[in-house]
Amino acid sequence: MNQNLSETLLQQLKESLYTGELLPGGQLESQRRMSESRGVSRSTVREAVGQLEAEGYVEVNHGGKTRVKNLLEPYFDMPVGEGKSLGDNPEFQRQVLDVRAMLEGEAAFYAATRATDAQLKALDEEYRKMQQRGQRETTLEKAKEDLRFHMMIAESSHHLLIISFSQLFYTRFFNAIYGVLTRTLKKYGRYPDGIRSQHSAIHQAIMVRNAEAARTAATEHILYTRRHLENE
Amino acid sequence: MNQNLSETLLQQLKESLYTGELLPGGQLESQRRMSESRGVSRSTVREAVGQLEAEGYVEVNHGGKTRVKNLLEPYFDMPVGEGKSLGDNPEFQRQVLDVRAMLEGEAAFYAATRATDAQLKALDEEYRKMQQRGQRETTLEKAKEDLRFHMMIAESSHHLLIISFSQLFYTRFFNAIYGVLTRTLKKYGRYPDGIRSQHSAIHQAIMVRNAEAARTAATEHILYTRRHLENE
DNA sequence: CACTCATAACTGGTCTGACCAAGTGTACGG
DNA sequence: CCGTACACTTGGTCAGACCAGTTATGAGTG
Repeated sequence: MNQNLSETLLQQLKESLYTGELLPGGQLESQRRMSESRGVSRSTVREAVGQLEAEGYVEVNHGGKTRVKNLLEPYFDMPVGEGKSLGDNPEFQRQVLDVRAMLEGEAAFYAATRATDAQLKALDEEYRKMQQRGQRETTLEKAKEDLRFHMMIAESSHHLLIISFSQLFYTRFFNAIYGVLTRTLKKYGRYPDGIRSQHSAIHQAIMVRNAEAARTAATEHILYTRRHLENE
Repeated sequence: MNQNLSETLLQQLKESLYTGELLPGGQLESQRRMSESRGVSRSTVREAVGQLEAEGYVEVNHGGKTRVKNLLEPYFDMPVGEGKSLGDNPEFQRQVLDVRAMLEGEAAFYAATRATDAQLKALDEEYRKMQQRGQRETTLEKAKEDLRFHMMIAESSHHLLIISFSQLFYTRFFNAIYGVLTRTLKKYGRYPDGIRSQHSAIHQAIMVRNAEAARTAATEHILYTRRHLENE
């Protein structure tokens, strides 16, 4: 189909991006290694990587590594720099939960369909570790753990846009997410029971590759938390 | 200033374009000649010319000459038209549709709940204008119209995150959205029938403030388009 | 004379292997 | 324990060769 070697390689690399094989923030093989592994000369590799860079997919650093850029990052510079007030604002927290519900629902849906066996295995292990750690953790640790779980699901979706958005969203709005947990704990004195079984439901649905169930469970998980904050 | 030789050369070549030294339709020096006249290696020349081609300034022909393209053709390249191939990639177009489905579903949901009466009125007028304009428009006009309609819905959601994301999403990925419409038209020869009735369903659901119906209709609207591209 | 067509002389595409320049990592010395 | 020097890895550039298309040339033919 394509005659150009470099063009062909470029398409292959993009494919790796779209399918989530290469994650935003991750790094490409070095040019020499790629040249060897793909059986083309370094000139050809350079040509392809150069295009990728020109199109904004990756960031090439002389002497350093070539990293995959997050496609949405430049457009995601929310004002209110580290605005603590933003993360503490109840209305904003609700909105963050709304977006989480939609985002994690979709991520779970595609993860159930497209996750590799290795990713399922990793997800399963992470889930078991979560169950074991139990109640001895700090609120902060719980929040991080929760996000790590959901980020793994997002990565398993093999969906470049969902991955990009999830990454930015979780890092940028971690404050708000953490704030939700803090408020919930302050209100009920402990981690709500529902969370545990909801995580289980999500985990289960993805494991058996039931996409619709995964979406429903993930969405419900967030909306459950949202309801806890509703009546204030 | 610039350390990269190839980057410097790229700037020089662009300068030649901007000043009219190189005219559209005209041809560049051959790579070997340019390498000699500029005192850099051919690799460097190739890198620079490759960038020029990637950015759409010139047209490189194997065995033939490298010519300056007419830049007015892609006038519809509304946002910063850098990576053209991004919006043309079918897999990426599918992903954009996925995200649109989720985003517009949520937007419609909240719009149905929270839109002001003034917004409902404006939305209604926009909808009627859409129906009247009918089939006489260009593909580009249709795409813009479609986006304006959905952006109005997003704004009516009164949901900062959804509005923000919609804004950047629609402007940044307009190319891909436009590409979908182009491909659909090429395949079926005309605007699919479903679109009209789907817009009607969304409009109707929001008017009567039926949130769930609005979400379903908006999601289905996008997935309908997505299905049209599925079997290729 | 006009036309055909092989071919020589271009063009861009790829390869090799070398060297330079700029980060990264590590082990050694304080 | 920390900082610094240095070896190693990464990307940037170079040179010269060969392959693969395109185009111009010119001899041969009608």
